[in-house]
Amino acid sequence: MTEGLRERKKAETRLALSSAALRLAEQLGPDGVTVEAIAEAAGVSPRTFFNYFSSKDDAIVGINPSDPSQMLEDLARRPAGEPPLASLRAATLAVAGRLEAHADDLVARDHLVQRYPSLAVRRTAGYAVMEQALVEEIGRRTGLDPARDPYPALAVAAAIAAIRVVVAVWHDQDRPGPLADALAAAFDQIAAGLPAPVPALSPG
Amino acid sequence: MTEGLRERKKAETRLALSSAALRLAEQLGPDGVTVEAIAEAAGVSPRTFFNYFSSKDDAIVGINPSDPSQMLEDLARRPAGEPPLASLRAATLAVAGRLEAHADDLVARDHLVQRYPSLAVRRTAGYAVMEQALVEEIGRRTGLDPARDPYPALAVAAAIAAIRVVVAVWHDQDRPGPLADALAAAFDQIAAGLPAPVPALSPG
DNA sequence: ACGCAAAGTTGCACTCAGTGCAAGTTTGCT
DNA sequence: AGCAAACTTGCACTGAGTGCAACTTTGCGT
Repeated sequence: MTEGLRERKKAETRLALSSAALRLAEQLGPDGVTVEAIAEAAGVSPRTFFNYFSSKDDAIVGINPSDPSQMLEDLARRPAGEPPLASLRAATLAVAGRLEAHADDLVARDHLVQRYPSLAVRRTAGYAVMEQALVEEIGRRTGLDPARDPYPALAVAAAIAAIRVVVAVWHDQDRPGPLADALAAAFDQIAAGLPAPVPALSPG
Repeated sequence: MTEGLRERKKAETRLALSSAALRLAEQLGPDGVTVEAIAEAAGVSPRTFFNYFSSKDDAIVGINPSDPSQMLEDLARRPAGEPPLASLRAATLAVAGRLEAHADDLVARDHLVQRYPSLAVRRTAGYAVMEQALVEEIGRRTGLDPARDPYPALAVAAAIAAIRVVVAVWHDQDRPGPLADALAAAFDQIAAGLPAPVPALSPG
């Protein structure tokens, strides 16, 4: 078994704390919530809260939308000869699938983060961890030292920006279509060198 | 005059607090420094500290390497017809000049931020503010609504990534040449669609 | 079923960040 | 000199986060 009761209860408590934190923060704003309130809503002591999360904001932002290590695995699975941007594109599309599955949670947290920029800070910390790992993998694949050549970091930054930006727009428009399609379009633009796009459906 | 004595003393106090914070944080780490110690080193009361900075980390990270509003002005000055990426490139090169002037301060803060990732978080918050403003300007210039079309945010993210990444590499290598040259090269890569680069100085 | 050890929870006491308020002090202006 | 605005400061307070030492629960061997 997977440690059974003990492990399951821990997972439950963690989830209870995290969702209580999210719910309360939606109602009262991040500063209107105290750790004491979160702990009470989850049925544990305030002290126990800190056994699960190292800060209040961690609990509100919760688990990262896409686990850093997963995207790294996606990237590592790509064939060695593939151009870096193509590998990143493929890994990103894989992420899109996972994101779409948890879209509702994502939307709630996303709105909260947009309303309270102080939370954005916590969230980007997650991106930074992922970014560092991806940069090293791209460095390995291209034979470039990321500390001496900007290319790996540039490519990864473009990919992460695509996720960040496209997901935000996709939310704003209430998920008009498959997230993967929108991401693919963004990668097309990046691969084309980000040329000025046609303004809109204007001419007539 | 520019408000004379009063304004000057405020600027002095702010600088004294910021540099005391930086110096102490270098020695003891961000968590080893208290606001009380910073205030004492700067010769003011702890309460006064918070009249100048809204958090301890703000004082340590100090003023943003490139004032957000300045880069926005650089961008706004570019001719209207110019392709967005070209405008961003020009604005970025202008930033490079200002950055190079304060290179020493930058290096100190950069090392600190690298050693203590918790500070990175504060620093990116500064980038986020700038990013938002630039995105709106690019949206204006292209006639695209940033909330509906990812292009403006993608282009701006690429530009900011270029600054972030190139400056980091430039520091790591002890400023091998003009920062502007390295940035221009990065923009060349972006405009070319980030193709896989040749591994090194290989061909014969 | 019993008891032991490991893991988890909790209360307590503490440090420190950060805020609001109500003084006091300094500066600029007339 | 005298007034008003700006700035500083002390005080009291809330709340985050940590270390520690009990206490309770769970898992496991006998």
